[in-house]
Amino acid sequence: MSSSNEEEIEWTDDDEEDNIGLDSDVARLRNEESMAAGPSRPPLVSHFIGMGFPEDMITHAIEEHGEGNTESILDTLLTYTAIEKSPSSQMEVSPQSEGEIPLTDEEFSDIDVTGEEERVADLSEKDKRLLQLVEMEFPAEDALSAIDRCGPNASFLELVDSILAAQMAKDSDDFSDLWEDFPLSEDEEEETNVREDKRRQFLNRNQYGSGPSTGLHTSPSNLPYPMVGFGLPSDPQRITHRELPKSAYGPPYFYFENVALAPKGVWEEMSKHLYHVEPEFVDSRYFCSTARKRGYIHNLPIDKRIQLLPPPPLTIQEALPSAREWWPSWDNRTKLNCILTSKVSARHTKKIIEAIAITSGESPSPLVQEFVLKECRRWNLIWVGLHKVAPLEPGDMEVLLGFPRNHTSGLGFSERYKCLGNSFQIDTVAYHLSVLKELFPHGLRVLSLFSGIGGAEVALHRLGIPLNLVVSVEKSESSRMIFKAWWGQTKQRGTLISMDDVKQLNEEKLKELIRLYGGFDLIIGGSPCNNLTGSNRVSRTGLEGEHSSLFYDYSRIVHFVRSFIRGRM
DNA sequence: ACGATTATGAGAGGAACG
DNA sequence: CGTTCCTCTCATAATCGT
Repeated sequence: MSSSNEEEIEWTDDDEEDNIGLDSDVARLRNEESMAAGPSRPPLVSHFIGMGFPEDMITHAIEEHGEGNTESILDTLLTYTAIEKSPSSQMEVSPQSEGEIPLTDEEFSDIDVTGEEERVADLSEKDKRLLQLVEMEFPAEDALSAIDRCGPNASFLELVDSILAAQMAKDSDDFSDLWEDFPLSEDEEEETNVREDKRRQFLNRNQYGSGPSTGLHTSPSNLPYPMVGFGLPSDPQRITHRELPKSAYGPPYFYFENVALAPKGVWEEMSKHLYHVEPEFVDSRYFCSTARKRGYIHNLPIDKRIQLLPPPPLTIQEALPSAREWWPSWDNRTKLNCILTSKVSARHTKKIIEAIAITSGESPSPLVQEFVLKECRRWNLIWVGLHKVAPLEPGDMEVLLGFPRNHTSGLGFSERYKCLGNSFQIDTVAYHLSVLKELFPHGLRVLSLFSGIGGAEVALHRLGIPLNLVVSVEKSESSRMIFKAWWGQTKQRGTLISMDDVKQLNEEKLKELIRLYGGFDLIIGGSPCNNLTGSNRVSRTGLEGEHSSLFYDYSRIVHFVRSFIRGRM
């Protein structure tokens, strides 16, 4: 009966904003195409020199805006001098311009688990490995002997495996309780047989370094590096076995997703409410050409994962050939940052492009390069023309995330950015869900919460898993519309039940659905991250926030459905 | 009224350095 | 060890423009 599904617009009580404030003439600096490049006058130049700007920069700015527009000139100068506040600019840029480490194609395509930031080979390979292992709090002697055992060019995971194998051989259960100092949830009395696979413990090193009870102490590096979860498809040494808490084992399976960089304590709290299953943190940068750091709490088997075929391009330049055409050599990015829900303003983009254009010649000056590169990283810009950058278009976002192009067409631009920024990366999720294909050869009954534009269903469909039943909960009407359109376009034969409020799924409704369809095989959902993500500058209030607290509905439904179904079996 | 546009940093972790 | 700098992040709300 909790049909009070209106918590969306509570702040409409103070909307008497009838300020038709068009009175203020804000029509200043509309368009300054006064390209009358007059002679640079010493008075104006010296005026800015007196303010501390370099002379050549002033000259360029005056040529750009015309000598009359002092306001725009000052604006430009202030923008450029923001670069100089970084004292490392001179040191970092100059060796690059002369030393010139060119980007080879192998660097574009090769994905190394140990991270590509380590290509500087000052230390010997052995020393670097040793340093890494010691930083992960392995005893130095154990690390050394492992390096000796595995040879000079062993992968990082091989070394970890070797060390842990040796440690387990000599019976060490002294570091197995990172996970056990959590208070048990009141509903489950699972014995704390959280004998986690030790390889995973060390992969996700320090994952829960500071327990919730004690104050913080040592380095709370909460997230693993590299953020590859149980391992990549290409890694033969990837982890293929883990031990789940007993209460979490078996179907119906659950698969939960949220942002990896949540406020402190949030992942511990979410794990506590999902059978104490340890999250798997994965950055989609290892599966495609755009980053997406996410945590996944699930009870799926992990031993027979297969990646989606064909695998997507791993670099921007491969994924967006039109961008590669214009990509300058001094932009060394091969991966895009996370696709967010909003994009850069056209005004700011114009300012960046003007900064590039201010240098005549082949390539901009090192200072401008650094400025542009920084802005490109911040706003996830790509090259769309000679000396011209632009934000991603919705169609490119769809492809990068693994959706069919034009998956969200029919919506306005703002809505497309929003729902795409909120969605899964299909290849990453499909890799995890792929184990279901063998387990359910005749198809799945899916309970899909916070479905959005149907990322989970698209992943399952691309895996070739029939969707016999999908009960989908999604608040946004436009997202529901997109999902239903996809459902029809792909000629799904199963049953689709769509609703808008997760509160409607009370025990009675769930019992009815289970009675009708026999049960569910998978309960999947990424609960709202609004109050968790660092992108939120206004209301990053944590798991108890207005939207993100809907996580508790996910865990409530998972617990009820699992206990109810398993009670009938 | 409604979609499009725009301005708005904190926070956490890692790297470099002494 | 601490300090400093650097990097990145499934967004919100006021405003604009039809």
